[in-house]
Amino acid sequence: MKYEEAREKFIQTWGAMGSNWGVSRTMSQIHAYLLTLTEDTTADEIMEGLGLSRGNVSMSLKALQEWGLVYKSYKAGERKEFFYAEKDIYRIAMQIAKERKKRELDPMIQVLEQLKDLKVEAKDKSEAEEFEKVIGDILSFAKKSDRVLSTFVLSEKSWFSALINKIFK
Amino acid sequence: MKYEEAREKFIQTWGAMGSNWGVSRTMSQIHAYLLTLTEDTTADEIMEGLGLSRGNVSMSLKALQEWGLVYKSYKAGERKEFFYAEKDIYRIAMQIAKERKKRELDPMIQVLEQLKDLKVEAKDKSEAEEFEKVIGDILSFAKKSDRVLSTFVLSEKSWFSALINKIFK
DNA sequence: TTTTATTTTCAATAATTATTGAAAATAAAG
DNA sequence: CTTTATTTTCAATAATTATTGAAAATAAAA
Repeated sequence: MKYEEAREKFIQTWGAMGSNWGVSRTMSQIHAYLLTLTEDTTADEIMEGLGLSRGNVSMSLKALQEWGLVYKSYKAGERKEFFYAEKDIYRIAMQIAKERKKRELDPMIQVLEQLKDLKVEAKDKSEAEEFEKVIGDILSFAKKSDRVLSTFVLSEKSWFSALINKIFK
Repeated sequence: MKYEEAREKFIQTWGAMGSNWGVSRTMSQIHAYLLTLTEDTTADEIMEGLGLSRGNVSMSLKALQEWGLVYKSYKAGERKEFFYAEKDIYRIAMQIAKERKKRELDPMIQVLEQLKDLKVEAKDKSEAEEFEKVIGDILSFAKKSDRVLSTFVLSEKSWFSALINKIFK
């Protein structure tokens, strides 16, 4: 395959992937685009390169920076802002895990804690018991997942190889 | 909190969660609804209980069965089909991981393999080199993830406690 | 068989989410 | 300051995705 073709396919594939992990399609296309560059680049070049509107590029870059997947830089004598991608795949995975924990796991645990203690009336007895068991199981699993993420993935620089070592050793 | 209120909140929360992991909102609402029941139930009851159309319930139940999150059953003398949820949270997580691996990770690896070997022309030299490195890194990570999932999570019955043990021991 | 109950399919529609583009805001240069 | 370059915001619109509901298909009962 020719380089230009491969690059285009990579951007499209990465874009489609992203939407499976909570990063919007445009965000991950921009991230993929930046991954292929050796030099920092401007919002205008991204607009041009991917055929997106100025507003969309601005909003997506902002979100990508919040996710810790893209950084901003400045060049002496240049008025425009420049951007570059986080390229370390382990760090990319870590950032996504961190952000998703914050947006999904933490709020889920909060809700489950609320649901744990019920006022049960006689008529609900057996259903409510079942419910308490289900909630308890899910909460316990959620907390364990939280612990794995917090103490391991999100804290270590080389979490992935450490994980692989632990698992397969 | 009263049981009925808690149950309602759980269904809504689980529904919102689901859409973060590739299971549609309606699918995970139905799954949540079934999680709260002690008896197998019919499509009609689900329609009634969640206020959904017949078609939607039919399609969602079909998809839930494909994901391995819901099972079908029959009762002697009853013409209708009955449904019940997978309630083991570790198995739920395992099924979701299995399905997502199939839909996301496996195709991603396929594409990356295609992109790995490039025909590079002189003008692309340095960009193409960078690209090969990026693709190589992502592919290596994807393959390692695939190995962890295949040999560990998807094969063991009690994968989660085994994982916790390995990580924290 | 035919009739009746039940489930599935899918085109039409609704709801949701993403994107645009132009105006407003910000910030550097003159 | 004023002008010009650049970035951000957000209401309008487009694109996508989910849902309905009725007709078709399936399957059990008569």
